[in-house]
Amino acid sequence: MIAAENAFLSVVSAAGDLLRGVEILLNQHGLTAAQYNVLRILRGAGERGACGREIAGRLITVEPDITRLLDRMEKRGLISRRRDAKDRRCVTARITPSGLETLAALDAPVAELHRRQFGKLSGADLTQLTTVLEKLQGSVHELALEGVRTESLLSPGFEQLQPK
Amino acid sequence: MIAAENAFLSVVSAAGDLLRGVEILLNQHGLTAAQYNVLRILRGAGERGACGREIAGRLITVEPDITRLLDRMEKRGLISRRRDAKDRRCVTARITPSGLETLAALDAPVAELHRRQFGKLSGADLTQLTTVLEKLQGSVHELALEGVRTESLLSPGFEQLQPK
DNA sequence: GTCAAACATCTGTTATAACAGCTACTGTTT
DNA sequence: AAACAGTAGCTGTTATAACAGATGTTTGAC
Repeated sequence: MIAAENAFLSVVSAAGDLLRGVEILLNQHGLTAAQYNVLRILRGAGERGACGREIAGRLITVEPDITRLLDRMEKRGLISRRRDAKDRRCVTARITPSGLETLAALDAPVAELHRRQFGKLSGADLTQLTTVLEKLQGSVHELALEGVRTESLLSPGFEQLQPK
Repeated sequence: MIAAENAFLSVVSAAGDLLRGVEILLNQHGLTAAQYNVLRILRGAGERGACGREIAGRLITVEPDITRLLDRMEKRGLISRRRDAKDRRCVTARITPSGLETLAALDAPVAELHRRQFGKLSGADLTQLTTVLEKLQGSVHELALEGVRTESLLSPGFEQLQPK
């Protein structure tokens, strides 16, 4: 079924192009995409804040090293962190006024960029696109669940091919 | 226009999920996604081979450091390189028998994975998806052309925010 | 032929991603 | 309460990505 491979390439390369545009914009403001997404999550969380695991769970991209990502953001003054009093394992992160300011300066440009990126598509196109993609995600997420098994079954032999 | 932002998130997160699955599979065979794509390009190029720029141009992901990517692949014996006789600036890369073997072992699993990832989608869904995404790419690529200008216009101020 | 500009690649450096092991804390079981 | 598994985060290491500058090569203008 070659159609699936075509669709795969379409989705992946479209996403790459979309992301590239946004990243150029974000870099001009001194942010990486991951940092921008963390800031948006923390703005959404408000005064309550969010711990590392919570942030990781809400990110669309997988980020395996939240600790040092937040380290860098704290050093720049975009967020603040404090160990949670109730559950002392957790470190609650909150967005700072400086972080809010940085985000606010980006809201209009990012929205405008998205508007232009999707400018050629009609409203019907957009709903079609998101509908099909939702169906796709359902299918892919089921795979991810089996994936845990699959991975451990197929992993022997890996060490032979991957040089240390 | 909030619909554009929703569509953006759909495309990006779907692509992330799709890619993650493929990368797990590739890693089990000791390859990164970039290496796999280079191998497929070189298999397509056949005996003629391709130089670094040519490979970079055909990759769907932007790869700013082709040299060392090819270095690593050559060291593993997946490709061979030789300076081009006609244009001595270029280094022509070719896939080795070992590289062909590695790729051949992946063809069926990758196709099967794609088949499962898109299993829930009908043929109509697939054509709709690729059609809309093609339209999207047209729109985004036009932006990329203006982007060169935009970037240089907006870049002052960047140094203030991005610590050295 | 000579120069300058464009080009393809390489090299050096820094920052970040990816992987694994470790410590501290919580809630549960016994 | 003592042991336990599960969770959250930290730390160390290695590999790779990202950025910038340097080298050798070609091409076209003059």
